[in-house]
Amino acid sequence: MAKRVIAHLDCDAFFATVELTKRPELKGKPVIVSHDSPRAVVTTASYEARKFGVGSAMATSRALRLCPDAILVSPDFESYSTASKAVWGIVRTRLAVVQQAGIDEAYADLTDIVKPLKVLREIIAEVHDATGIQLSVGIGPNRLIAKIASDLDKPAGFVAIGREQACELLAGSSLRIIPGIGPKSAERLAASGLTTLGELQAAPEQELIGQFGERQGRWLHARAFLHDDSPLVTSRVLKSRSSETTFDVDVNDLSELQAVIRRQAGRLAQDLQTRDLQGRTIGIKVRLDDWTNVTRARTLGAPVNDEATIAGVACELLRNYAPPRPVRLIGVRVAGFEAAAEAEPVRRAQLALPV
DNA sequence: TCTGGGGTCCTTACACGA
DNA sequence: TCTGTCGTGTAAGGACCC
Repeated sequence: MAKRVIAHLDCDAFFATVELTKRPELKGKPVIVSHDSPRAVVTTASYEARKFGVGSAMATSRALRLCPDAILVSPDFESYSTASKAVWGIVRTRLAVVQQAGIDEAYADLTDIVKPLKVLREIIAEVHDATGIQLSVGIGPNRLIAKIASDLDKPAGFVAIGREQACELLAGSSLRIIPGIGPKSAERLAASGLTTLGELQAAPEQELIGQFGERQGRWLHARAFLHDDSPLVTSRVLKSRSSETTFDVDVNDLSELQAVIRRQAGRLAQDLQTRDLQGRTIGIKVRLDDWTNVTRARTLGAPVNDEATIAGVACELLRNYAPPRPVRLIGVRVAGFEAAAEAEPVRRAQLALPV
């Protein structure tokens, strides 16, 4: 088998860049894409704003203290979605095996491409000319290395690296560079004296298995040496849809919560009908004022996508739970999809079974 | 300094039928 | 018939990602 050549393509400051193409007068200024509400967080910041320490997922209130002159722009997901389709449409006209991994990033398999780096440079130029979006690209023998490489020289990065070379180069890096190791895992690993990739490489696999379990232990050991044989998945099936709302002020009143649930159910029902989907599992999510999260779900005998049923079940789940503290966030989720067109015969078949 | 919204996947626990 | 187990579906919570 030919050695794999995998690229990770990542749009630089995607949302902020789309906003700049809509409003060129903002070019060169610190821009923060965020809602303007007391509990909003930063969706993206332009590189000018990042210089002040502003970063994604930061409380917008804090971001504005760090960078008081920043210009706040409300997110406009429709235009991001349009820009995203344009970018990945161009990439797909040049490359056959592309896995989109988010609105602003994708993996591509260039194993069978002649002169892959040259082709990638052409694609980058083409995307930039057509959309104004700048890509950072990482190239490696697997998805893990490609993903890490695309982050090494942002913005407008272009980094190709082999596995052994990457192992050496990154030995001193934090384990947080490994996708899948988040704050909690990093803390657990640090408690075992493991904070860098090099330290993880030095840990015997059996020790990792002993401490973190069979599956996780093996996974960590493979990641330490940047092994990753996961294939690109070019088509994915939607598993769930949800709608949630964080209140500006915590809510105590059950009827107010139910009114919000009904609005969310309406939005979800619309969305499911547009996509011709029906789901059997309806759930709610409640975040209390102390940040405890509670979920409740019920699976129905037949899939649904109508507002009344979704709202009815969700409200009942909420009443049964009866939040013991003020509620900060409420959400509704529908999962267990069957395409509406094929769900109907299934349901008829079930109903036809003798009781 | 306070922490959004929309997702996916994993783990654990439990119920149930074969 | 009893018992253990195995697979499956469901529920709940949590970690993580963009």
